[in-house]
Amino acid sequence: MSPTPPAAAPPPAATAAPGGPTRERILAAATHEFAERGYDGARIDAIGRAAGVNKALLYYYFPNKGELYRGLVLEQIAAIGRQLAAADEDELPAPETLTRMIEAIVDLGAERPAVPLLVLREVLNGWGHLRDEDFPGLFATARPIADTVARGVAAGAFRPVPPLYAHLMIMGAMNFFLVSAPARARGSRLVGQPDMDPDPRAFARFVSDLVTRGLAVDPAASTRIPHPGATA
Amino acid sequence: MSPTPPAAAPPPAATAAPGGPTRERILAAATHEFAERGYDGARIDAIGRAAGVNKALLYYYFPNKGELYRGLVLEQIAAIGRQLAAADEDELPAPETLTRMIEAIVDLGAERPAVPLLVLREVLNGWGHLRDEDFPGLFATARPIADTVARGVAAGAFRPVPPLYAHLMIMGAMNFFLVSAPARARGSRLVGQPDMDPDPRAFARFVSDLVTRGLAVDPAASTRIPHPGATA
DNA sequence: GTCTATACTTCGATAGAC
DNA sequence: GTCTATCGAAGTATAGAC
Repeated sequence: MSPTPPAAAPPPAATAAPGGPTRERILAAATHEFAERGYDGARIDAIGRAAGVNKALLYYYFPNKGELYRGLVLEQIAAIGRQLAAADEDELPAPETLTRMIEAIVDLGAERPAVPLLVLREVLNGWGHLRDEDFPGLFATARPIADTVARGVAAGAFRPVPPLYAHLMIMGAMNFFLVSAPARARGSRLVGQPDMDPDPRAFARFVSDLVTRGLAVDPAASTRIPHPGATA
Repeated sequence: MSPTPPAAAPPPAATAAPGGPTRERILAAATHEFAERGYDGARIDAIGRAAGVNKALLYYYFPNKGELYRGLVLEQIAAIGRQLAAADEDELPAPETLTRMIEAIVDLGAERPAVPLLVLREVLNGWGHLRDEDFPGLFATARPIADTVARGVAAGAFRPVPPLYAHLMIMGAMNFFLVSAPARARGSRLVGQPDMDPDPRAFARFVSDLVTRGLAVDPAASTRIPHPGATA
């Protein structure tokens, strides 16, 4: 507020558009573009334009399209790992933890819509844009759900199912739900069914109910977990 | 076998490669290429080469890349509708029908590996390559599972859940499983975990168990459905 | 750090002979 | 119906000035 020159502020380049340092703006624009159009559909030019710079500057910060893509995919996927791990902080019983993880997935989808898109696109691609050394990191992301299911099985709360199956089912269902919103929107608009775009939290509740009930050893033992904010 | 000239045989063009009439070969090659690489990643040239023809001939049969793609996507998606409808032929109770539909999905995935890939890619794209008039056909595909769940709810066999949710969950889980096989294969190869590539039928069994148990009104009422060929 | 201008390549699509 | 040859647009990447 005072005329005092800011001491440690970054170089206030006259051209610098709002939204942070150039590199970050490029990264954000690229994340959006790649998520929306896929690797092959994304255009370097469009990324530059969205970031308020031109191609040449983009190549000043990143070696090429592939490395730009790879870097941001790894970053976004790491976010899933953090989110999932955070859902297990309290070390609650397996069913509650699973419920939290499923909620964490839709929350992340709301915060970072690019994540499920990038994940699904890259899975379709067989992780074709990642290097071998990236895989240990990927696996860290796959573990939380599987580990939680395994814990539930060990504790006698869940039937003895392969934890990987549960992981695939949950990730598949949640990611599909998250990425299909635009497709469903167009569909319902064209057929006039307003029902087609459920609230993500409602869908998360449906899935966690289904999973905890479906995994319970004795179905009767599946104690209803009160959802925060549930009125009934 | 005899020197008698074949009467109604199609013109035995000397260049005709094995595998059926040219148009069909192009369609098959295109289906594979588009499924594998996506619309933007697919190359007209590669399709031609795989079909044993050249670009020019491809454009003799199809007006352009977009229409070639659109036509084959609609055809493959229609196959899901047929497969799902066939699973309801016997009009069994809802849980059994659902189980059959889930099996039908993995069976179709084995017969036509392109189907789940094309569906998922197109959903990610918001059906961006289809026209408005294609949507009634799309919806026919979405109905069987939802209708079956609705029937189960009406019959008192299932809890009152939104049928759409169940449809999304099942399609998401199954498609994700089917398309992630290569990704999982690479992952497990790099980490040395052999567990990662479960048999599709086993996964289908897991999902249908989970769904029928999870949907049952009174958990105890969820009668175990004997799977054909199950030993125990 | 940021821009303009451009080199090089690939790709979808067409012309025209056979 | 099928091919060879090629056009023109678009795309990634770079050179070089400021």
